[in-house]
Amino acid sequence: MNAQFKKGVLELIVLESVRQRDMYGYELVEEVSKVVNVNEGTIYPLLKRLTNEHYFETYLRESTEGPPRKYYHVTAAGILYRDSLEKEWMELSERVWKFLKQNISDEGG
Amino acid sequence: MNAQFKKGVLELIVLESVRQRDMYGYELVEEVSKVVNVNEGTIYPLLKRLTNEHYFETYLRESTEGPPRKYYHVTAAGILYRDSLEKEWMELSERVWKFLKQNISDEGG
DNA sequence: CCAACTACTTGGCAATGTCAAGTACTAATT
DNA sequence: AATTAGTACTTGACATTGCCAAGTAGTTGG
Repeated sequence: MNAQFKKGVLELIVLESVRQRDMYGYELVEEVSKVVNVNEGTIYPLLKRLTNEHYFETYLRESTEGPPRKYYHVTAAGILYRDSLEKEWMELSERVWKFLKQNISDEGG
Repeated sequence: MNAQFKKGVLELIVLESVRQRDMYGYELVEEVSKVVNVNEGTIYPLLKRLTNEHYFETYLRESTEGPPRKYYHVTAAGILYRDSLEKEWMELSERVWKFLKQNISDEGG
């Protein structure tokens, strides 16, 4: 998968995932990968950025399967940001789709 | 517009634009901007990259309105690359759309 | 103690969009 | 002919963000 296509979209997918329910980083790597393949080195720095920008709050919870997990919870500001990202993404992807479709007739002709 | 969303997509839009008809850089800035806003500092380096990778060939043509224009013409390899990019873009955007839509019911409830 | 799995962190790097400044040609104005 | 504006191309420095790789650390089982 072209890494460039992912830029920015991952942020939206992470925000939307965490909006559904609080999640921890390692779990998010697998969740997000269902939509776009991604690895730890991408997810953890992204989570840190979003937390620094107050879109997420975190809390630790122990696990019986390993070290404690750092859970992420989306804030009100995070939801607003998510909504604006979603709007931008939908507008962009619709414009791109229309642009690509509008020219399909050229290929057939 | 979130600059990150544009990454990679611009390449596809430029390839598709030039596929329709040979175009020169300055013209492409305006053409591409109909889909996603973009400026010269983005388009010219992108055209150079795509030319270095043999997806474009170029030729000069004089203009009555200013300095000569460098026209870009897409190669066979460029078309193949465009097609693979289009496929990837469509697959990604469909997955993202489905992911976002599938959870709309959460918001309504 | 070691191996394997879970979980988080981080340094260095690659790719690419943006800003800003510069070069150069044509045409219109003074 | 000098100035200004519009067209057209180039490039250096920078910011953002995804990826690889290596490291730290807890739990379970040998």
